[in-house]
Amino acid sequence: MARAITEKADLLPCLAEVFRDYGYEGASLALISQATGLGKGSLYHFFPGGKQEMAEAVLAEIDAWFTTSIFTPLRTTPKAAHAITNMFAATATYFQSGQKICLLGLMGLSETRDRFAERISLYFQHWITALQNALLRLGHNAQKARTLAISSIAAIQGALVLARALNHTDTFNTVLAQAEQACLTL
Amino acid sequence: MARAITEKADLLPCLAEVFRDYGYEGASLALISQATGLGKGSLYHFFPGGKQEMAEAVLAEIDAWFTTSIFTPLRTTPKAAHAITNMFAATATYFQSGQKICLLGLMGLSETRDRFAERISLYFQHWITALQNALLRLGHNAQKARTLAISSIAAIQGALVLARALNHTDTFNTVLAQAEQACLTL
DNA sequence: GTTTCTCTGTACCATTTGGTACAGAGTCTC
DNA sequence: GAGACTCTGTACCAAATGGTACAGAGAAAC
Repeated sequence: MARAITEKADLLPCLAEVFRDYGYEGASLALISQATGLGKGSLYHFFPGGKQEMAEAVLAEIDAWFTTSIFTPLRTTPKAAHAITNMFAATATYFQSGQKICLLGLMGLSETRDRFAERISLYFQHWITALQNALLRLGHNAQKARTLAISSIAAIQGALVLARALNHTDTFNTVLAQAEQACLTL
Repeated sequence: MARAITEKADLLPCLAEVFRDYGYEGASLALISQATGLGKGSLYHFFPGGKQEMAEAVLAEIDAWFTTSIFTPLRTTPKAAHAITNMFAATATYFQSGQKICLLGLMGLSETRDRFAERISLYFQHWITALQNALLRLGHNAQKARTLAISSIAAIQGALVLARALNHTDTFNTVLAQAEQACLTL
């Protein structure tokens, strides 16, 4: 049989897209098969655990990407203001100004949450903590840093909801700009 | 056969809960039947259009509730500051400080959006416009009123995502308090 | 009491679901 | 070339899916 020369890693973006578009429940194996171009045989070869394992792999990859591209830079970028500005820019790029949604946010809302509760919770905790750290470095007091960090991540998630609901990317950018300004205002 | 003396209106909260917990796709007729205590026969008697009609009825009821309890008061409460404070309070009560999620926000995220796109979009537009109106009355300029209104609704939606993901109601209240303060600060 | 209308449970339907089994084709190693 | 290993398509499975058909029970109207 013809081989598709597919690396497991190359599959993850495809899988992520399906889960993002249809949710965990709505992403049937038929859809996944169609999106990846792989039959069930191949899918179960790469992911013996089935859909659950596919979703876990996707979430793990997203987590890894955010850790290296968002969370770590927030701590290591020398100038705190730069760190924060970069974070908002990278976030806007990643989510394509709201055209792409946050899979972890989506999964946190529906009953799928229970399946991946730990991973979802940690993702947001890490994000909040990393931003809080940068805000402290910027000069905010502990209380304000924590509140601002939580509000900023909430703003990002809410912006994604609004941008999708209104089908309007400007909304996303407006909210992010406002949140960024709040962070940088001492 | 024994009658359950059920009014169609009494069914909607039950249906809403199922859709909220499992999403549109995940809410199977079996789950709906269990939650409402009605067999398929009764369900299809009340909702000949099936699941789609059930969801539409739920969304319509939510829309009606928000119109009378949130949107209209935002315009008609004499003192703008009171209108805004009341809105945040009513919102927190409705969503039980983040323990209950926003069905329209959830549906906006997954592919279910296409099914109810119009309704979802209008819901958020109405909310934003009503809040914007109150912010104008409070003394914000047009630009600021619009930006603040959008950011506030985003904050609420994001707070719901975070509260669920972190399983922490304090997070919800923190974000809402911050948003309310931003609205009331001229 | 009869008729009518509203409601309800059961049985059924085709389709799709996630998942398994397995033979075989490609590729690599020796 | 033999053998092992990786990958892939097909066929199959039991269970669940949304939806339909329908007989009959309860209550209300006459």
